[in-house]
Amino acid sequence: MVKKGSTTIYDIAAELKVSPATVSRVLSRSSHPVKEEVREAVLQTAKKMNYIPNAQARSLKLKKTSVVGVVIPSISNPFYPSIVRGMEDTATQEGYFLHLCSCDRNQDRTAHYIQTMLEQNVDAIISIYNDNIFASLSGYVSHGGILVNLNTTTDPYVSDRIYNIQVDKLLEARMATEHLLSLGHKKIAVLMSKLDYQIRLDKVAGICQTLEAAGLELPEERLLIYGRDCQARELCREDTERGAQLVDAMLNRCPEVTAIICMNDIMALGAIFELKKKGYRVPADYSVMGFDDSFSSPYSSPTISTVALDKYSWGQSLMGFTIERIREAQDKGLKRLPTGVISEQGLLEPITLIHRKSTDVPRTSPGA
Amino acid sequence: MVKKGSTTIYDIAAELKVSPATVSRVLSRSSHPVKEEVREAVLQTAKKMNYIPNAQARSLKLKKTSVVGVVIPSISNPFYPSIVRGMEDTATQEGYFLHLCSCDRNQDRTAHYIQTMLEQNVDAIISIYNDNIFASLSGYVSHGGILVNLNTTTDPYVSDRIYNIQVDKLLEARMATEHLLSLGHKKIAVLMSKLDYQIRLDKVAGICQTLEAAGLELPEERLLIYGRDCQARELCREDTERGAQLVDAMLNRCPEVTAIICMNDIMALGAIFELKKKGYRVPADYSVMGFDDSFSSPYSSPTISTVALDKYSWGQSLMGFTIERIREAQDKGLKRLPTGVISEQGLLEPITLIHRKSTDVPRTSPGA
DNA sequence: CTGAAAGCGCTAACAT
DNA sequence: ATGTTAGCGCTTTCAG
Repeated sequence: MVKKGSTTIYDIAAELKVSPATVSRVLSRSSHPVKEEVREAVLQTAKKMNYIPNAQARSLKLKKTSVVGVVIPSISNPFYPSIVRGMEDTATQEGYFLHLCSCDRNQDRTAHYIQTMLEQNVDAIISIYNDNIFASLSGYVSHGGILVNLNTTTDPYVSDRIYNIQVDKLLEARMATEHLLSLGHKKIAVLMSKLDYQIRLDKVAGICQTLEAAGLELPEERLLIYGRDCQARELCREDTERGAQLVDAMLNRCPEVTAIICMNDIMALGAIFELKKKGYRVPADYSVMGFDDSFSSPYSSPTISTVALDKYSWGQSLMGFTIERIREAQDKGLKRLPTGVISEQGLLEPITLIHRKSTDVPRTSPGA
Repeated sequence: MVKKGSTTIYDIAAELKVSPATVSRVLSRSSHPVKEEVREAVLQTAKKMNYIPNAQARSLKLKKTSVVGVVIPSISNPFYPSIVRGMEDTATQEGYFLHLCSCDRNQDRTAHYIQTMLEQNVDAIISIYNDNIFASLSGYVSHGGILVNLNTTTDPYVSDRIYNIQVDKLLEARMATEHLLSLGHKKIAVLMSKLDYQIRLDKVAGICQTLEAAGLELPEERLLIYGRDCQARELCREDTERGAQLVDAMLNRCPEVTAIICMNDIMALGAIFELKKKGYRVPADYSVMGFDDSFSSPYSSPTISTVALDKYSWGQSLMGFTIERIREAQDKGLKRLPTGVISEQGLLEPITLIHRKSTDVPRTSPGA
């Protein structure tokens, strides 16, 4: 950014013998009237002199930056890139920018990133599935920040400028479970990473609910949970590997099961891999399903049944919603949406079930 | 960013009855001497008053923003997320931020993003595999911007502050081809998306070279290219789908082939999917391989042989290199690395071949 | 060791 | 319709 003598509105003003104010008015598309010929002249010399507006100077004056912070577990987790792309596209369209924060759902990382966003004066923060966001937020809210928080929050931190968008993971889990039930499965195992995040707890809860409603249950030994939680870079491969290891455990603990619900498609991929390696057939011996419709799911063997959501559209909607909130706050208290809990309904594309080849009726022979 | 009366160094100065200059000196860790007890007092009241430095004001004064622009085809292309995560991690570590630009390798998008980065005064831009970057760069370089450009450039735009890091795609292609050759394959097909980017051209060139060096060739009908190029959101699935369709074409045009090199693992996944669907076995009937070690490659059926690179490390190195260049430029012309073409050697982790199950010796029966 | 003051580039009152 | 000017929050000469 060495900008040795980059041209400013003063240079243009001098060149044209008008005031900087006039130049500013036309270059910032102010509604203030400017004589048409002057406007033309300004535009022209601006181009001629290769004028580039300075965003920092503008921000300093206007107290807004047009950047929105995006807090996700990790961009290398395959669930997020398409969401971020959706966000990026509508942000760009509306003249906003992304400040990306891969927080690993980690308290310290989150706190650190919030601090930097505070210093950078982001106009808003969008957080996805980060249970730790509120703990780091004390400063942010008091400084007038807007937060759009996507989670399955049951006890949200409510405040002006905080919008909790509640995702119904129970519903997602119910859809998956009902799918298996409708195929005739009665003994279902569940494969999960550590249950230290709300969305995972909710998934398990949803499965239990549905089972119970059908007069069935999820006995302890059929809920298999991987030891510690996963982070950072090769997250995706870790999840897959866990799926494989969890299947091993399952085959020891509860082989009588006929269907397996995995935390996500990535884990399902590993589960299926291991099952096949051990000589079992999917879905003939075991049905397996996941969540999130990972990109390889329609092409794996067998193709993976899943509960899907349109990630790109979610990203777009979330960013669109956020930018509306920013503008609303800048237009100083126009009609204000209710803060607090907001349903995903109507805001995000609905969840759908995709029945592919990894799920079918249960085997009839007992031992698999 | 509503910051109604957020505390500034003036507030702290007033509180302590010292000058703003003194406060600034301690809070910005200036080397300028400040009496120890004053320093303590400042630090303490800064904390007490909940002081947050204002990055825009700082940037305006210092003419640097600590943000680096990252130009990639798309964050939703599974090749990039781990690279970006690597970049993010070292950026964070060094006090820098990312400004993410999914350009779809598109001229207009690229130009637009460069313009916004110019206005935002990013300290540097890292561009990966974007042949169109130079066309949009006229303004950027003249404004003192630093560019770190990763590509297979043969005719780089050379200038002060432009660092062209040359990736040897020919080598990658050679490694893949030699692997197949060493297994005994003589008739090899190549599946590609439209050849309008340098990296793809280089891959094809590398394959041809290696074949010719072995006294073989790549006849026209064995080079299968998908019609138009792919963009944006569901990029990954498109590539897979293309792989499937290209295999169909291949089975018509050159079924005598015994091995297939795909543009990347994503395409290989689709190719294998289609082959199996048609009743062929991989690798018994056709060996298939790809590039880039996509995350599902170790878990697909069969697992996919590939030419791999450590994406996360690449991201880290690239960002590290870039930040060094920024600091160098700010320390005003210290020893300056040669601009122009720089070899990836030593800067990026080396490429390796991963032999998995999708490649084996050629079938002996003729017709597949 | 500390303070006063200029100024980074821009916008928005407030004149005119 | 245009110009003058203050100031956003910070750093940094320059003077003391």
